[in-house]
Amino acid sequence: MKDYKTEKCPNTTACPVAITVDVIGGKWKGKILYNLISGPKRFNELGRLMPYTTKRMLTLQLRELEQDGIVHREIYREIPPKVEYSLTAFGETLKPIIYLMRDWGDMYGNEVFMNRKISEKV
Amino acid sequence: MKDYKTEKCPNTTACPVAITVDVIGGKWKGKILYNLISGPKRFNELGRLMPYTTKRMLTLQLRELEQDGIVHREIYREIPPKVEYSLTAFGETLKPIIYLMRDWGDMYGNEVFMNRKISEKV
DNA sequence: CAGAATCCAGCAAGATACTG
DNA sequence: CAGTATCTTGCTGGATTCTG
Repeated sequence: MKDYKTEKCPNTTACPVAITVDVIGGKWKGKILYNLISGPKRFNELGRLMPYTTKRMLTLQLRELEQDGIVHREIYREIPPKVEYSLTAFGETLKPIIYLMRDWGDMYGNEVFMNRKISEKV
Repeated sequence: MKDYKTEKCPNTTACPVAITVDVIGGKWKGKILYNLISGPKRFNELGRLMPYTTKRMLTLQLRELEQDGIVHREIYREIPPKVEYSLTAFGETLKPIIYLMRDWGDMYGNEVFMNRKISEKV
């Protein structure tokens, strides 16, 4: 017998929380969004703010945010090239969530790490 | 020459938003948390509420939430077995975020899907 | 009922090199 | 500067089978 249904279906269907997680839950998206809240940033500027993210991953995650309408990509045709990323008006609607997530991480991040340490040595 | 730094380092370090994403950003965690807000749920009960999640994944994600101290697992020694999952007091601190994410998904989910449709046919 | 164990395909993501 | 292209690997997660 089968386990649960296995036909294809986006896990986001019919769950508003899952949709939001899908938009901001990418591996580096939280950090990208957080960094863009304080204003537009150039590509390498973001890279410097996220020293453990490769250019490849930064590009991929930015493209996804762009496709979701969260981030705007402004290309300045200069030499050397200049590209600026910023939150769209739509992206700005995520601000309250980002701020709340920042506050939660500030407040409870250590507790999470402690909990992980504890269950590590079990 | 090297790209960016590649030494091992949790992407969560020094970014409170990334920490929070790490806790609630798992593939099915949003939905699990959302379903637990309305009260404790048994394992198969959760399974029924999340028809596209296999038992395996449900177990794995619940274990992670448990290790982070977000979810409590109560075992009733009966036959047939009964196990109830609920939010811990610590997990409850996530409620405001979950609610905000639910509201955002309710309000803007369709816009996200539309944006994805559009950029699909480019 | 609530899982655990095993197997395996596929994708995510790192390393590296190249470019307009 | 801001990427792209390619190769490669390791982990994610699905399918299936078994159990107290």
